[in-house]
Amino acid sequence: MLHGPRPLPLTSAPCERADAARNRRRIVAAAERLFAERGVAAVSMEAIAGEAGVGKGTVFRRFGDRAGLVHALLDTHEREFQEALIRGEPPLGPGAPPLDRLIAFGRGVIDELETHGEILLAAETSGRWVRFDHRVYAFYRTHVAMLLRAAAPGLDADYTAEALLAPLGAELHSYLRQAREMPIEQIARGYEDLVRRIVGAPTA
Amino acid sequence: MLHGPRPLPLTSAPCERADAARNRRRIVAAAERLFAERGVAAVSMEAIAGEAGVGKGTVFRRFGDRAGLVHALLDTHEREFQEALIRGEPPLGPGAPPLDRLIAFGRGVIDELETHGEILLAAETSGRWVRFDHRVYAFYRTHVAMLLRAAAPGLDADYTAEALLAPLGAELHSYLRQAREMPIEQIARGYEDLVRRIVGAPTA
DNA sequence: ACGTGAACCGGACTGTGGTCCGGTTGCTCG
DNA sequence: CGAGCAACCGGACCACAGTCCGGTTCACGT
Repeated sequence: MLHGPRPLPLTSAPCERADAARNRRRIVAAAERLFAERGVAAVSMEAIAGEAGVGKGTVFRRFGDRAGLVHALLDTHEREFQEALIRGEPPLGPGAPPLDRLIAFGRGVIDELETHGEILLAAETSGRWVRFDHRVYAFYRTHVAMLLRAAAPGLDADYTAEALLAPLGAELHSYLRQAREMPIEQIARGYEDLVRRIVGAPTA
Repeated sequence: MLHGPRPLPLTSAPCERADAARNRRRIVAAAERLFAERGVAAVSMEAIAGEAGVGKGTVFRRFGDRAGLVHALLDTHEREFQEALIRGEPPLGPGAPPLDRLIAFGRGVIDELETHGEILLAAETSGRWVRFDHRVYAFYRTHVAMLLRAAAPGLDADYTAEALLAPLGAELHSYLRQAREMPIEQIARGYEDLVRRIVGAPTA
């Protein structure tokens, strides 16, 4: 990717020089501002660097590439949702039956897509299946696979988790919502039905 | 996209000037050659133009963008498969029960992904859900929706078709096969099971 | 306080996808 | 057969993602 032994700290590194930390904060703030102002797709990396008062090289060393920067922003927003999955109230968090948690998860991601769709779309647009290797996706995969194992023991949870995550991709969602003008409730109901059928529960 | 009233003829236009047709053939041939020789990702549009003995502008006017060119190549390969879906032997073609046809379709696409994976991957890598608007995808969608309506009347076939197509994306396939080293048989079995469960048939 | 070197910085540089427009070519119709 | 014009051609051009490297700055040990 880039030169240098820095392991690309996403939030805060154990030993990060003060100027580096300051610049990272500046870059994140600038990106957030410009994205909100002009739309994610219309902001170039150079513009972010300029807004942050920093050289382009600094942005790329910090975040690797465009997708990396976008993922860093995403992490902040997504962390709350992940927290809710692990420690939140049922049905999203533990305590509810696996089927209910799966459905709540799907609904949660769909809402997330609706809210941060533009950023999520930018995050997965960067060839070479980078997105599948990312923390957020890995977390979702593990979560869904776990719930599937509990809800439908006979199933190949590894593959099915991927298959259940695929329809929740930002690109498809954006397409269904904008180009096909599909109501969000249809998507949510469709996904819920999908999960019910896969797990083997009667359609609501 | 580009200037000019030409409606981007993908194979042969009603009224296309002789030189234009000749150039398109040259470009397609050059692309095919270079893709096979160096790998799709490693060939630039300029290289294709050069190999074809043509200016870069000509390539872009003909095919719109990189994805357009790749799709044009794809169309040739994919047409045979589409033909088999419409008029081929069961279980892929008509005559077999919808469930069997859905399973055969999935297996067919997976094989297609295995064979032309590189090209299919390049075809869907080009932001702004261009891929979902393309002929091949539209055809698959219609096909799957039709089979779903026949196999499971209560279902929201429109949404479910999208959800069943999503796990067959080239990016996911490439990731599962290369990064996760998942055997193709596991994918095929997993998908078959998915379809059975969604349609409501007993697991084989 | 100060020397040292690793980490960091910035902006010039490269390669590529995509656009533009002045000049050219091949159809069509008189 | 010739003229006219729309369609077409090519390569210069632009914007942007991502790289590189010489100069700078911070942290730490003395």
